[in-house]
Amino acid sequence: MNTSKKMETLKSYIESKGLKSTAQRDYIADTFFKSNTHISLEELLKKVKRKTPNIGYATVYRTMKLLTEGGLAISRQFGDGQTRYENLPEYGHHDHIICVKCSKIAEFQNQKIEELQSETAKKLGFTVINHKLELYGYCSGCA
Amino acid sequence: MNTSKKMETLKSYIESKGLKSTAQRDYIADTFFKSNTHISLEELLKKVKRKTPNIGYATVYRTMKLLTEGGLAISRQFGDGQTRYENLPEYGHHDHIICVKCSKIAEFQNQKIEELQSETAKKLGFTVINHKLELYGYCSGCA
DNA sequence: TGTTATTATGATAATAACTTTCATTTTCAA
DNA sequence: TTGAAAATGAAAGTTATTATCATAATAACA
Repeated sequence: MNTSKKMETLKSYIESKGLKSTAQRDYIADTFFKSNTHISLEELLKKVKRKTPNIGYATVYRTMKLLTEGGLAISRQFGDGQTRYENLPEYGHHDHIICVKCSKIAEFQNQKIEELQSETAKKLGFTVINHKLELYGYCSGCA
Repeated sequence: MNTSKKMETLKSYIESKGLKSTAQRDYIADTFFKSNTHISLEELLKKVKRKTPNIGYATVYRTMKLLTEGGLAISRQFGDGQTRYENLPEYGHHDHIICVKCSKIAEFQNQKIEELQSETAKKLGFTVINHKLELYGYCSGCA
């Protein structure tokens, strides 16, 4: 999903919840949608403050909570003590492979793995709606 | 790996690091090894205090840190704001499927998925040493 | 276009989990 | 046994997250 489509989706979500639209929230969301990293609140706040220095941490926090609830962001914990937010990808789903030495994060997709997951879940009586797959290892530079 | 084997491994690890063995640490480790849940520090402390009420949070914390460093425990974050510790399984590796409604956690193994992971990683120049796979969905009771 | 009820904001305080500090106790090699 | 080094427990310090509250902004409607 691209950025403008995400902004539209957000607008619908806000309307459906009876909330009000604000410039701050729009700008935070837009900034997040345009970031391509696994961004933390602190990092996002920093980005946002470049153009609008008077925006507060709490507003960024609440916006990301809203986006997460609305399915436009995915909150994740990679183990560094901070919650990081992931953007919905343009197309399809991806997983992560993380270097335990230099913390480099690469992304990948594998349709076959996804199929096997659904199958396995079904056997256990579960219906899968989402998943997280993280591989940990050494990247080419750190091997 | 069974509990007594784990205690032995711990002993070797402690020796190799030039540390000293203590009754508290042994008891905490043993209690952890015998727990079969994804236990938090608070929960483990509670268990431990039943027999040895004067043990402190910090000691449990330090023991779990040690076990994690020694590869005898795996620290995980399922998103409830607490670090949880997982026991090494008796045999092989397992993954998790978590019900988003009732938080029930089931475990599963799938050799084929593991193979595909290694393959995929290799293509990206990574060598996998560990992984986390979590499926989220509805269990049979919550569907 | 005002009015007004409701929501949002930003600053700050509170919370919760994790980590460190420090005085004291315990361990263990010589 | 003794003494250097490590461990413990209580408490204090950190850090990220969440809540509070006074004020400002929004939007439905007369």
